[in-house]
Amino acid sequence: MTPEELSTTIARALATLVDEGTLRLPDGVPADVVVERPRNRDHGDYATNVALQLAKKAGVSPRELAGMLAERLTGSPGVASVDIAGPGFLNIRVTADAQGVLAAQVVAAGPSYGTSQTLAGTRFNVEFISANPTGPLHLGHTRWAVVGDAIARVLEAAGAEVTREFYINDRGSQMEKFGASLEAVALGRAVPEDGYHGAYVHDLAQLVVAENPHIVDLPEGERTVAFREAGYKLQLTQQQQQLSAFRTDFDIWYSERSLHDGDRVAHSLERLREQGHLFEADGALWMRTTDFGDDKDRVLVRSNGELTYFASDTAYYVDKRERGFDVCVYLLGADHHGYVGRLKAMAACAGDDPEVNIEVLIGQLVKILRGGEEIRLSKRAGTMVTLQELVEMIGVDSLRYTLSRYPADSPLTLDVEEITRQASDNPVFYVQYAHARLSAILRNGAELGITPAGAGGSGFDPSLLSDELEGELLRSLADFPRVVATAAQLREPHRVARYLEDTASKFHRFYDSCRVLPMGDEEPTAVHSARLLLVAATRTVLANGLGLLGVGAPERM
RNA sequence: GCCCCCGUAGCUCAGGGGAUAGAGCACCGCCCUCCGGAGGCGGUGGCGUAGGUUCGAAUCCUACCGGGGGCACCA
Repeated sequence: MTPEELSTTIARALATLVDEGTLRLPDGVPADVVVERPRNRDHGDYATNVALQLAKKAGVSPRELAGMLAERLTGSPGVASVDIAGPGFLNIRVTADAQGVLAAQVVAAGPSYGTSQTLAGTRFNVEFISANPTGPLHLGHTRWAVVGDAIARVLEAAGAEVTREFYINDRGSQMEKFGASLEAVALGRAVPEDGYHGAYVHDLAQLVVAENPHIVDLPEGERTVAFREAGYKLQLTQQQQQLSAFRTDFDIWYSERSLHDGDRVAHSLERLREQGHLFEADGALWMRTTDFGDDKDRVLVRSNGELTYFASDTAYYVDKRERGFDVCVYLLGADHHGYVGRLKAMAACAGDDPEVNIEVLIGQLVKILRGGEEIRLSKRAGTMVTLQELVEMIGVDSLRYTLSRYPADSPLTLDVEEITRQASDNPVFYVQYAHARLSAILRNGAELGITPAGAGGSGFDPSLLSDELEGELLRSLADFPRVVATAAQLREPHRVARYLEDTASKFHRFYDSCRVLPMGDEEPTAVHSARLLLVAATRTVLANGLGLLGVGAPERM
């Protein structure tokens, strides 16, 4: 009995009451009856507030409606008891066997347990990081790598079709400064004031010269371009390798330059012109984003004929839509939040629905502490801690888990000592340890010749999982699909992490008081194999959940 | 000046209208005869302020106070 099944049962009971004429619901039976897990155990296994919600519409008192429903629900398959509480809550207890069968369902579903079709048929483009290829990836990028990737995974679990995309900002003045900086360093000249300064610039310059010994002999202008291009390739390759090692893989690396090859920009301007939101003023071409709530209109083509960055963004967006994506998700840093309004307005100018086709998620800053002090400076980049340094300091699993257990829109302070500690007070180890322990129990069981019930042909009696702590664990496992679906819907993968911590805790409590394997010479019984099935189910859920965060689920630690 | 985000325990953070607001750190205690003690159990302690909507608000709305960020024919 999952919350979803219970919800359906309640909806059916409501429908019956309506059919009988006992109840009148002008708006019909709600499609989704909310079933929640009460905090307080005295309030049952599950509770619903439908009676409170519908009472006014039905023209009866909440408790009266609750009474009708309770009567109808009592005796339904899987329902052990129904109580009316407070202003009109229905507190429901389910039978042990109805609840226990879930263990078998989870094991049967395996890696697919937790997936759904709630977003099936929708094509998502998730763009994240999109760093300039002019330097190493840093702490900020690291957060988007984790969150963007986890969002993509969770969307896929909800049945969506997802493309992960990295937009390479390989065009424009930053690139010129980058080339000039490399060149200056290689020639022993002073780096331009507004150029790039970190130590990595020196390393890169050296590499460039090592690979192209004759580059320094090129004529003035040509030389800068050659440095820019060589540095770009090296830097991009480094970013790609580091991200791949960080288990963040992109389907598409989209070069801004490629956008300007061919007629894509002109094409997108044409599209916008057709929609009637372009105009010329002061010799420049503008988009009237104020038609859609932006605080000012935006220039696309400057009076000197140059395209603005915003023109690229617009063409890029139009291109994404023409590639067939229904929803374009952008993960941007907090410093770009001023961009949200104009991006949305731009989508509207292109004839799209800004509430549907474009989503801009703003991530807040991360600070990192070590020894109680904020780490600000990086040896390599000069300004910020790099992804590489973070991985070396913290490790991929810990880093990924820690960054994915907080909502991206809340500012965050991490303590290096705390998140690398190999102890239960470190959430990532707490969850991974639970998985390793579950794996160990299954290994030990196999050695004793005990297999999970139902798996090896032995019958599974779900009513044997009747302990209060087994019930708690089962209900937690039953929540998983809903948690994943919600995480996908809200683009909040941190919900998965929090859920895993809670489930791991439920497991440890169960383990502490329910003996799974036979003690000493004890003969294996049906209880042992039933519990072993519950262990297998729990392991499946933890492994699937960790997988959604891109974190490993170790068999041993 | 205008716009956006954030104020929850001493600290770092969860809580997308529901019943007694949670977790980790820190501090004080308790629990191992056998499945991994990398575990379990308990204690101390909190929703910035004032209104409003609601049967019900940490959650939605308004104002104020406090913190952060953004407002280019920059990229």
